[in-house]
Amino acid sequence: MSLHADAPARTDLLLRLEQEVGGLVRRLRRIIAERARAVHPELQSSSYLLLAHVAETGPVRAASLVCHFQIDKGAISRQLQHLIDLGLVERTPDPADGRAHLVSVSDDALRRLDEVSRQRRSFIDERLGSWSPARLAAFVDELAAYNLALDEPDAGA
Amino acid sequence: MSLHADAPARTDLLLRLEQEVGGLVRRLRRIIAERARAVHPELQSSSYLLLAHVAETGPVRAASLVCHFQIDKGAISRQLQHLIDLGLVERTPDPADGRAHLVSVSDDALRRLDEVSRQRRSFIDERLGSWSPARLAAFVDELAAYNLALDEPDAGA
DNA sequence: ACCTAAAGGTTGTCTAGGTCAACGTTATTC
DNA sequence: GAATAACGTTGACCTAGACAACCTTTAGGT
Repeated sequence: MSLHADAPARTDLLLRLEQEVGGLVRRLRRIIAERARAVHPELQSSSYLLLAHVAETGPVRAASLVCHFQIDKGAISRQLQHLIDLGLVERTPDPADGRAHLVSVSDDALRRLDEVSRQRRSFIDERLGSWSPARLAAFVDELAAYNLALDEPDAGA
Repeated sequence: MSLHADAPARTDLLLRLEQEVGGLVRRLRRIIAERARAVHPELQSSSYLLLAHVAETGPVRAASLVCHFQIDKGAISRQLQHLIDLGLVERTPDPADGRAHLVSVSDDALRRLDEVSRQRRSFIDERLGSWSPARLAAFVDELAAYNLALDEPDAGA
């Protein structure tokens, strides 16, 4: 599609963007579900991203998860409960604030996430083997920039 | 993050990819919902993508929508029924196959989609005004390539 | 110190939207 | 002409986010 990379109307681009994102969502839904099951057979897909985030950032309170994932705190609460039920995260009272809790991933979960990390590498080697690391990195950067643009209500111009 | 675009492990890249895609999904969910409402106040977000696709490709049968969107035919059937109830698509028997129907968007829907197209442009001008058309096009191309890679079971390598 | 407001979480209810399976109808194939 | 398969609809079920009500704890104003 880089034939007329010159002056396709931006509206057309955004239409394609919508279509691609739509497709991406549907494909990723399946892939993430697989990966979640690899961590734990009963781990729900949406909770997998939550778990991965907590694993990356360390002990964190639910409120900041709400802020980061921009979904309802009720949903976060239930997903955390689910992760706790599976023994994948632990919740401790926040010493600095009696209302809050800190959640962190269990050693068990860390181990499992490590294994999945290995699977992830083999996956990407299969699917994106022809992408150079630079290309992949550039793509992720653009994705991040795009996300940021969508987030800033008054960005652009 | 292009500081060490040199040799970040691919696993790290894919982890970031997951995070970014997760964020993208959540943001787009909202944006597409807005756009759907702009077409018709009762139009559901998932049906919007369906509608846009039918508008682009012309009369199609449900089975090819199933194939394109890769979701259950039951879900497609219900979404089409929803679009018909709203008067946005029309269903006619397929002259070539008595089992099948052809769906196409109504004139009304085409008009509304046109209006939304205008809104889309103002949206993109606000949010992605600093992106050159070439940059945007390249991003969409990479997204499409990524989608394709995820789709081909034996791609890459 | 006290009362009020606000923030952290949990839970119930509602809805969207997907899967899976069963079914009726029409085509195709042998 | 019967068996098989494809198109589509429908029902039961499930995930998961939105919204609101609620309890607890903290923070602020007086």
